[in-house]
Amino acid sequence: MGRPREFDADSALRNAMQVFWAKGYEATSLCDLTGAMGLSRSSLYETFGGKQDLFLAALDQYGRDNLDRLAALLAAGGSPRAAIARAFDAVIERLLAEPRPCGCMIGNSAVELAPHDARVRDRLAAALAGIEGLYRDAIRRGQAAGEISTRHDAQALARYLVGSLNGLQVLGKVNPDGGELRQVARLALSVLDTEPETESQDAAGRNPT
Amino acid sequence: MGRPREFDADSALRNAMQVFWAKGYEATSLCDLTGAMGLSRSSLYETFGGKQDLFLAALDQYGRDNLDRLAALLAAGGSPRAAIARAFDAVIERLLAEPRPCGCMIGNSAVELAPHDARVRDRLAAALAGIEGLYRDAIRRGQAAGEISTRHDAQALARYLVGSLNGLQVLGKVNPDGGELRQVARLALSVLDTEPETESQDAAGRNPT
DNA sequence: GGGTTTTTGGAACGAGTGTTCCAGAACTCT
DNA sequence: AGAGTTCTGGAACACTCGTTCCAAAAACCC
Repeated sequence: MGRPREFDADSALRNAMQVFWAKGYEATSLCDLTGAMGLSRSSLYETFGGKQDLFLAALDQYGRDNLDRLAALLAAGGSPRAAIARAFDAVIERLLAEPRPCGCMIGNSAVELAPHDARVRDRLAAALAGIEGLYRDAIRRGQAAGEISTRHDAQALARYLVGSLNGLQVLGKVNPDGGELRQVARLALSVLDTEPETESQDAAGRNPT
Repeated sequence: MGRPREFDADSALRNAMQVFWAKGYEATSLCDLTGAMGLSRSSLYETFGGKQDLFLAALDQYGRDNLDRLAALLAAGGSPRAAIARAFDAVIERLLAEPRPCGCMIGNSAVELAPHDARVRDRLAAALAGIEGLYRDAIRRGQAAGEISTRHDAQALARYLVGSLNGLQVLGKVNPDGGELRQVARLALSVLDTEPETESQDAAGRNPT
């Protein structure tokens, strides 16, 4: 058996995930990682096998956490259309919770690494497909209930929503303005509706912060 | 006067822009830059003053180029609604032109640097505002012509379109599938319409290419 | 408790980073 | 042509990077 570890591998991985999430892959140094994870270089290499492997593990961890949270949000009872809107709200809230939002680790990794790293790209494609699937199912439920338009294919609508979420994060990184982001989200979600909204044009300004 | 430069500063800057655009800031080394620009380290420092300054100059160059191209596209005669659709198409075409799309330098920089660098953030905010303004004006023209819905404020719609474009690039980086991207774009643009589309659900599959 | 196994801290490594510097080359002006 | 000015190539800088290595430490098994 030998000497037991002085750290918890799971929480260490989560801490690594936070650092990669906030700083990106290239800008994260081994010192950043060992500092945040609370272990030494040798333990990091023994347990996780280098920076690349650690990043992939962190990305997987993020994907699982993210998917679980979204599934819980979308599975909540009541209207699927309202649940989707709540999921968008949750993303915006999380974005605004930090003074300098670091967005979504999947989107960040897509921008930074997807063009150059096939392994990362595959994982990102799988992660996006998972999210898309959850939205697709929610959309189908909403279509069956008659509260989401059947003009468009559920899968296509889901892919569109995933794209909208990624766009929202980019906007939020440059200009973390809650009112504007909520307005953009509302417009994005209006594609789901069976008939035009009845709100007036200046509705956005009325939103409390 | 002294010895004249052996390189053209403008084209050197454009080459630097390409490298930063494709690889991002952190992943670009001085060797990458001097190689692509065709000058030595000392000339680079003498002319552009270091990696950061060079990046900011390249970002400005990209912003100008991008805005000019978009203005030309949107100013083309005919229907503003169709011009906006063509602008979206152009983005997708440019994305698909490369085997591994590097997206939009503004969006890339937003994801990689906006959270940590205020100077970059300010420039990105200005660049996004410029693009948004062009779309807003086109939307206003379309609204006046009665081919774009007046349910929503033109500025809000423009911001939403900018967000959609950024989302499109993220999707394209992970999965550069022309059919899917065009379908997402079509859904995004449907928010502009005065009445629901008449196309059938499976219209996306019919697109050539 | 001795022997075995595993982890730990920290030093050391080579490679690569962005930046600086300077002697020589290449040009203009008088 | 000579003096003055600017640009060029390349060496050298100090630093950080990710990675490796090893002796000491700390646990478990018999």
